[in-house]
Amino acid sequence: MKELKILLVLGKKGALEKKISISTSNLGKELNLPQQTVSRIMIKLLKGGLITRVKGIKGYLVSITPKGKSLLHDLDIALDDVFKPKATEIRGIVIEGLKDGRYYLGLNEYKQKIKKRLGFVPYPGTLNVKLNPESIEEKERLQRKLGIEIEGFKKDDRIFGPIKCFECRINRLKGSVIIPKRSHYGSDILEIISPFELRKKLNLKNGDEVVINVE
Amino acid sequence: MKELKILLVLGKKGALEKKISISTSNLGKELNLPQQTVSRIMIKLLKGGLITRVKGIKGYLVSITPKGKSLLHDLDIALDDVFKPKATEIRGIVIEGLKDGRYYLGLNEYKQKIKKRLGFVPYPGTLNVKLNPESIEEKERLQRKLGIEIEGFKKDDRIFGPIKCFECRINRLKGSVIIPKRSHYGSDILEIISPFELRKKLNLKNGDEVVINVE
DNA sequence: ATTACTAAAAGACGAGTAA
DNA sequence: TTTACTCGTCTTTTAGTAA
Repeated sequence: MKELKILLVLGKKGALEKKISISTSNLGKELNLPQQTVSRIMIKLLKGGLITRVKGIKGYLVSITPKGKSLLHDLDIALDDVFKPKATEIRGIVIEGLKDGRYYLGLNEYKQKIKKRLGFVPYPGTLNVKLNPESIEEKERLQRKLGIEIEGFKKDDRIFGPIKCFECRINRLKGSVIIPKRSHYGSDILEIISPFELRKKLNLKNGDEVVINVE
Repeated sequence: MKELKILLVLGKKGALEKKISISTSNLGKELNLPQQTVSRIMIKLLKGGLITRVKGIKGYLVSITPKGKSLLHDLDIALDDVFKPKATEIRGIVIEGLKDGRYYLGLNEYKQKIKKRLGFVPYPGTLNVKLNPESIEEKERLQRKLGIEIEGFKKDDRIFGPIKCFECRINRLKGSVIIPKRSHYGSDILEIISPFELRKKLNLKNGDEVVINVE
């Protein structure tokens, strides 16, 4: 909480764009916190990669890193969600995927985690949807939103990254949008999983349009 | 941080407007936190007056209190400040005050705290400005913003409340807007303090227009 | 002036578990 | 199924103080 407050004040002072000159004692005065506490928190922010700093003539020259900025931005989006919620509609056409979804979703680790967090065992394969240009922005909104996080794992010296999920309806059928942290696809492709084989259940062929509703 | 996350999720689920049904274990699953932690944090939010709840059929019926809502709202405004900062200009006319500013600012406790936080010893008296209608909204924005907090104190069994301050320029002269948490004035009155007697220094009479720039 | 270490105390965390 | 207590272990806090 104090961490966030300090980051906010730094941002307010312009540390998102430039280096600002600040001393721990001054910042402490401003926030009514002891100098030691500010010092400690700044070190923590530094170690967390949220700010960078160099010694200045009076205190430090501090700026917020992209990571710090994205933390603030994510919070901003989360608050937007709270105060002005809106359902997201995404449209696109079914395309052929790389077939690697079959492999990943076949792994017991992902299967069990998905079962636990989403409440179903996924059909081993993802439905790949190429988004309409106006839906790409909606996907980017999703990427910033808090979703259901499936954490990654290691296996046989390979790293399997974390995935963010959003419950959705695809042509009215329940499923889940999955957004891997490190995707093999471009940002115009959306992957959907479901307990069923979606192509069969919805009678879909490549090129068919689908409508995905999130929330 | 976890506290904030939980409050955000509750808000996202609609707890700002209605009672929502939620169990600590479900919320834990959603946020990938143990049930015990969610339980503990909910109790803390409850004690802090940020949420209310009643036992439901499955878990609790929870809603966010006005205090909780204002915490989220304040954060929203703080983030706005970071991402889209804008200077505030407030206009109004000088009016006669209740003369109680003289008493409060004469108290050693306030004097010393103001000296420490704002860097000057205030002239014992506030300049009272009746705001133009279009400036009242700006004052309300200020009330929600993070300012420099002067904490309250007790003396002789009386309680002297906290004050929020914003450095400002009044007709170009440095001063500070002060917003007591519990004010004796309506929301169309703004109080200004300064190291100087503003009426003399700026040659002001009742009815004169003044321009106040914050930030 | 600065910053940040030490140390003691307070508070948060979450597995175990009762109700 | 629920919720929330206990309690050992970390983490955070901040006065004192050195550099």
